[in-house]
Amino acid sequence: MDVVLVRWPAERQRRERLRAAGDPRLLLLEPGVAPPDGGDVLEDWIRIPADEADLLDRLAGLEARAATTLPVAPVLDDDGVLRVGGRWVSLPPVEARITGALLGRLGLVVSRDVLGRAGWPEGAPGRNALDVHVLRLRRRLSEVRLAIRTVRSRGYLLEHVPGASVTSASVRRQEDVQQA
Amino acid sequence: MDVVLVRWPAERQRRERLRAAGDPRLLLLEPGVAPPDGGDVLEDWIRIPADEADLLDRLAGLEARAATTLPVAPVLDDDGVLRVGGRWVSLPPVEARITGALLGRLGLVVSRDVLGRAGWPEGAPGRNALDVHVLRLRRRLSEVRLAIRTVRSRGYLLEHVPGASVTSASVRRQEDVQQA
DNA sequence: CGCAGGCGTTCACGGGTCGGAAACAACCGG
DNA sequence: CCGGTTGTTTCCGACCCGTGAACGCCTGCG
Repeated sequence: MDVVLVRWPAERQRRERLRAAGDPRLLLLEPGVAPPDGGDVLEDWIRIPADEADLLDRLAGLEARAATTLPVAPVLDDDGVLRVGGRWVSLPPVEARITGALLGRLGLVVSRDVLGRAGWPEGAPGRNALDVHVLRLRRRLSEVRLAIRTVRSRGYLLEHVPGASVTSASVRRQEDVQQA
Repeated sequence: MDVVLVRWPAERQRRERLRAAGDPRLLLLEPGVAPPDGGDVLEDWIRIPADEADLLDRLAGLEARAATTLPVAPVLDDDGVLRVGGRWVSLPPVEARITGALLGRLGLVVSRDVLGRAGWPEGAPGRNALDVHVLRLRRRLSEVRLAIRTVRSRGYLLEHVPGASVTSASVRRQEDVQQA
């Protein structure tokens, strides 16, 4: 999760949007202005001009806090880790990219075509590859209570699963199981 | 829980005691000195001289965080003793430094590269050294209910182990570790 | 109505890569 | 001298990811 830099008070509206979206942000305070009312652990501020080191320190602190708060909306970070509701899974590169595309349109249909380009920006392999990755992705995402629904001849759609938890045994990959 | 004001670097030892005790604290930085390595959500800093309002704002933020995070944040002191939730382990030098890096980004992925530089500031030995130390670290940390999770090809990630007590022998396989 | 084909799901498998773990040797301080 | 720490080598297993193929469901056409 990236921390966003926001000028204060110049970019007041932007700050509101970020706060509503639950994104962590660092306010860059113009000299003389007071820090705004806080109460949000995902917000911090620093007076400018400031040392590079100070700024990096504040950023690191914010990022760490952001990681420990429980995102109710799914968040995919740059390391292929998908967090949602206190749970997380790590996704391999191809599946992380596909997930990113689905996440960008959470609850909406994403065509196979778009998913293919997301997963393989340099050009897709065989036609079946996407199907197989969707299968694998389904198993992984079930651990964080997300599901990929099929919309026939249209594409796929990512949504939350209300139900109870899923045991790790029921989603174990059969490629591991069949070693015999 | 009251936030304690600590002069930095003048009261360095006092800060260590507070950190070990898990008390929230606000460092008052002398002009020109860099903020100390953080990674502790119960610590914040401010440069002095500072506005009264700024200081109060920082205090309020810390207090709010202390109220929500007080359930035992892991603390690593300069003697290589790691405390968490009433338990503790002593870590040898190399592993203490690696742990420090992981702790600074608790819950976030830390690359092997960064961990290597943390463990061996003077230059890393062979490539496998890190693997072995991670293995040893896993066994030690399991006694204080912390776990190092692998994020393949990306790095490692430190997190709390939710469940009941863990014996040092039960370092479980990766695929079982993903919590249900 | 019945069936062929489209479409999607699932399984099996193989090659390549990466991390885990044991065993061993060197080292250090008490 | 001994136990704990550290580094290396080496082998094994797990994971990633593409392919081929079998199967099932739905649709539309004859």
